[in-house]
Amino acid sequence: MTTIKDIAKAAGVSITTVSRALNGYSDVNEKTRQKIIEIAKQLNYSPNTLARGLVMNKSKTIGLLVSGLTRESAKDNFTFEVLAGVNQYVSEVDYDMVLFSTTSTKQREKTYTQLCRERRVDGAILQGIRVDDPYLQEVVESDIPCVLIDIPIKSETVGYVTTDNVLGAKKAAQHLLALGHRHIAMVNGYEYAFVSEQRFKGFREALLEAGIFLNEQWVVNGAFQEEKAEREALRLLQQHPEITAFFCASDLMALGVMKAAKKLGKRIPEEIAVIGYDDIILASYATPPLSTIAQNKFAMGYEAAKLLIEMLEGKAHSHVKILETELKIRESTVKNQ
Amino acid sequence: MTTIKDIAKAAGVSITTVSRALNGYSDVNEKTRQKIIEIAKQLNYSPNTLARGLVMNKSKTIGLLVSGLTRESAKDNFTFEVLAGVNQYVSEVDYDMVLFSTTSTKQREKTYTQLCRERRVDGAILQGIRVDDPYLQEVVESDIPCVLIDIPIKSETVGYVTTDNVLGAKKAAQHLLALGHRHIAMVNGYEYAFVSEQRFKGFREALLEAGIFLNEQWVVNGAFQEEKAEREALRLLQQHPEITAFFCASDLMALGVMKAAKKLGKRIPEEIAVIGYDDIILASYATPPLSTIAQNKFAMGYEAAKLLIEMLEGKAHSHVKILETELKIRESTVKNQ
DNA sequence: GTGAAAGCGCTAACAT
DNA sequence: ATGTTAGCGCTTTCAC
Repeated sequence: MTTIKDIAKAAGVSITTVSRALNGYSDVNEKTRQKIIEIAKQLNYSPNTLARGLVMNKSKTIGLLVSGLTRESAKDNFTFEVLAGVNQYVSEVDYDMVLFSTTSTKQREKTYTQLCRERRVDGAILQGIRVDDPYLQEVVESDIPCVLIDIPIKSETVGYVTTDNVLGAKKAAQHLLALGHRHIAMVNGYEYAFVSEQRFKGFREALLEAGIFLNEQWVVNGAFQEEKAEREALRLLQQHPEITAFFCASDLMALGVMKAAKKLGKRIPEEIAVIGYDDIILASYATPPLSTIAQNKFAMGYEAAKLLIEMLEGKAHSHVKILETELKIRESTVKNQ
Repeated sequence: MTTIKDIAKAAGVSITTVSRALNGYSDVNEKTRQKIIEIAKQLNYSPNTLARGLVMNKSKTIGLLVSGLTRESAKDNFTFEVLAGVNQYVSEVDYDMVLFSTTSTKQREKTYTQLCRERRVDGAILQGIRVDDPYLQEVVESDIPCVLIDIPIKSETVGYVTTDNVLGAKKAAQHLLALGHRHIAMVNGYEYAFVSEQRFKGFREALLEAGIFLNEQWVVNGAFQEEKAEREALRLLQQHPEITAFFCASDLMALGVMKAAKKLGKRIPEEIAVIGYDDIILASYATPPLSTIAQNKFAMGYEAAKLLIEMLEGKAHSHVKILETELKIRESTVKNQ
């Protein structure tokens, strides 16, 4: 493989000149530069980023740390879209992305921090990592610049991007309220998940502002799982037939709730209205199509990458980026829209 | 960041010894090794893979080249599952994966080959690249070890993994035939796509063997797009009302065909049976759930990575891996299964 | 069993 | 405008 040394020899100049010419420095004769570029092309030269990274002490690589990169996670296409967004920005600014996942059987024989340090990534984006992940703390406290998705931690080297979950949930609840629903249940995610907490807050606010009593018994956790949500909804519907609407903290859970309603022979949306959160692909293909609060997952990835690289280059104004959500009204809440 | 030099100093040995100790060479005193390992731990040492890669001339990194890593491609979760499979194997054998995509706006200012050479990836897996992609040829002809997904090219440095598309299509057609269908249409992908060609072949064989006349007019191309397939199916159903079943070369197209049938008020599967190909997530969530030929996309990625790394380490028996498919019977072909 | 020295390909002072 | 030199962190002969 050609090196700048080969080029230098062929051009009859020193390797320094070649380096400078190829890197667009101004202090090199334009004629020499042209000649060098020409020869580089002829010799089919590709710079060795390993060598460059070694000497410059940065790799122009960012790590994307995700957990649960399984077949299962294809259902909610969250991880994938975030990844696509990250990749998009990263390639626009000529960085590369290496993927670290912790699903594997080797199950974290190395910590996130080690992974990052060994590869000498300049920074990392963390997605789908649970707040109680023991290694999250470690990487956040390390000196590796990080951007977290949906985890609100901020420091000198750490930023995050999230959506306005309080407002999103509020919009969902207000939509149901506007449709006349007064007996609204909520299927939330985990107790300790940041987004769950926020979405519950928004839900509560909406009810409060509408002067509706919030029945705590009607708020259950579905662990973001379709089956669990289905079971919980089934129970709820049987015990409390007065419920007419569900707000779910994820679309996958909303699909589970719809299944439960169908099992009980309840028509959607006439007898039970259901609204989800996320706008996964399945939402618009469900029967009936699922109303939801759409998060722009691609944009989340894109903005995370943008924020991280701005941080790396010292031009980040803020370390926090909050994106908007959008209410998508489909037939699971309104007939014949 | 700690280097082996620091460790050497702390341990009072040479850097050579540190290197050997840490890399498990046998010719180092067990006591020295323990001491060195201890110190390395204390100093929170991480090996610099850039430096190592530079001197060893291999990076323990493979590139995953995909095209069309867009929001759109989330629908058919093909890319994502392949990626997950690749990632799984790669992390099992302590390699890393860097993702190169060519969706970006910078639209291939660099060729695949350049991307790979600059990062000094040891090899590459190519997925979703079209056979007529101008840069495919280049990378295949380069000296970079490659494994292609669903493109049958084989050489000293190139291998591929695919599924048995002829057999898969045959199984689909035979399923329809067994149900009594005699007027079967096919919605294929592109004219020049390898898999399309194979799937058509299998379809034709099944009909031939059953002694059924293959009406070429009933075979159309849907470009693997839902909308295009819908339009084509609509036209076909209007012009040839005798058609009772569709075999589609992708699930996404099958969903389009189902839409067309519904538009014409035809009941599925009673009046029109539809079977797809791929088994994307949407298939099982469609109404009615879509029968299909399932490809194990995760396994394709996993096997591709395995093949590539075996090739890199000179222990690949064959450069070709053909996976099996599975007929999944759902309600789009059979009621009340 | 251990160390000295060379070198991977590149950038960056520091000359000239 | 160009060249000389040192060095990034590591592995690997080759001595001892």
